[in-house]
Amino acid sequence: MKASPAASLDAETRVHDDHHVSLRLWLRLLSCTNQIESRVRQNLQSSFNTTLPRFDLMAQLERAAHGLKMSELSQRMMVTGGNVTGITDSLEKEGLVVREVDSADRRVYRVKLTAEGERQFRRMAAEHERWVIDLLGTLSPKRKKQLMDLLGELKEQLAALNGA
Amino acid sequence: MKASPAASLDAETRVHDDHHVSLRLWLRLLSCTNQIESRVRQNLQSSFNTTLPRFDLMAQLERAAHGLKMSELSQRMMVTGGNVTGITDSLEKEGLVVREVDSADRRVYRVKLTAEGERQFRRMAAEHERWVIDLLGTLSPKRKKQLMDLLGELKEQLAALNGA
DNA sequence: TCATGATACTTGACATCTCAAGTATCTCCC
DNA sequence: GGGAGATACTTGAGATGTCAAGTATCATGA
Repeated sequence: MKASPAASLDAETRVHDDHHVSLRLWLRLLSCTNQIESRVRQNLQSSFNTTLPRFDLMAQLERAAHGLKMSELSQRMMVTGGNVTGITDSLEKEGLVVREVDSADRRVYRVKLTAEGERQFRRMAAEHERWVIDLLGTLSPKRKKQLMDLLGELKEQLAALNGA
Repeated sequence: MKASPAASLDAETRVHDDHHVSLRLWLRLLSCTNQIESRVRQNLQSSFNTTLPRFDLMAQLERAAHGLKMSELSQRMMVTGGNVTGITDSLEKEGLVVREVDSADRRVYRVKLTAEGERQFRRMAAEHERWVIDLLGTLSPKRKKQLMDLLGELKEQLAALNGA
């Protein structure tokens, strides 16, 4: 990379000239995600007095018939183990999930939704889906499919980089 | 027919077909963003011992010739004012940015990069762009443009919802 | 002028997050 | 049997994030 001289250029135009397409794509991707995520967070807070990570953890459990280990939750939620401990503590304290010791391996907890947790999650999930549909629904079905495919391709390539 | 490679375990992968298209699209969007963001965070940490929000704040300033008000930083970074206060404190303590009182309105701080901050940011920005290019670079230029356009449309519609 | 309300920022309480270090348990292998 | 190392989880420190309440300043208008 060459050192650039003290900029006497207009800052705005320099931004566009200098920024690589990939960088702009990344910023746009981030912006879209942040806006949607922010909306969902606010809705979860105002409608159910809960948070996105709590909802996420419950969503993982709802799909897992026999509960999940802390480490599995960590993987699926893409967060560290210490983080899962805290969120699980909070949900357990409210009686929405339980830790059950795995009889085969006493290091392991199997975390499960309680009946109350399940009931509450189902109510939230229905609303949640409605919010997302409202936020993305204005895109035509064709556009949605295009986006799905392109993001699918991106995702595969990211996975390949992670594996490498 | 596209083959699905070894499944990663994140949420989007395991959602069933009965889930609405919008929901799946949202989870996929989130998954891609999280993966990229996670990589960038790790790189910022290991290469420069700094964090994404600190980098983000400096990036906003670098594009603003005359500095930015705290409230402008808050808007552009899409975070609350209280958050900006903390990050600015930290950067100021290290001499990378300064708060200057606005002579026209003493409630206002204009935050600017110091010379040292500018130097440091430029080094980081070059690396950062390289990382992003590595992460997104495998998409063909055509795909990138398609993604840009689709995300642009999505972004506009989200903005419309916010305005409404 | 001076009360009133809006605006800009900071503070404090709390929930996520990461990382590194600590504890408990399991597994392997001599 | 029993130690060495791997694995599963928790803990604690520190950085981010939100929200609500607090302080300082500005702007308006009787």
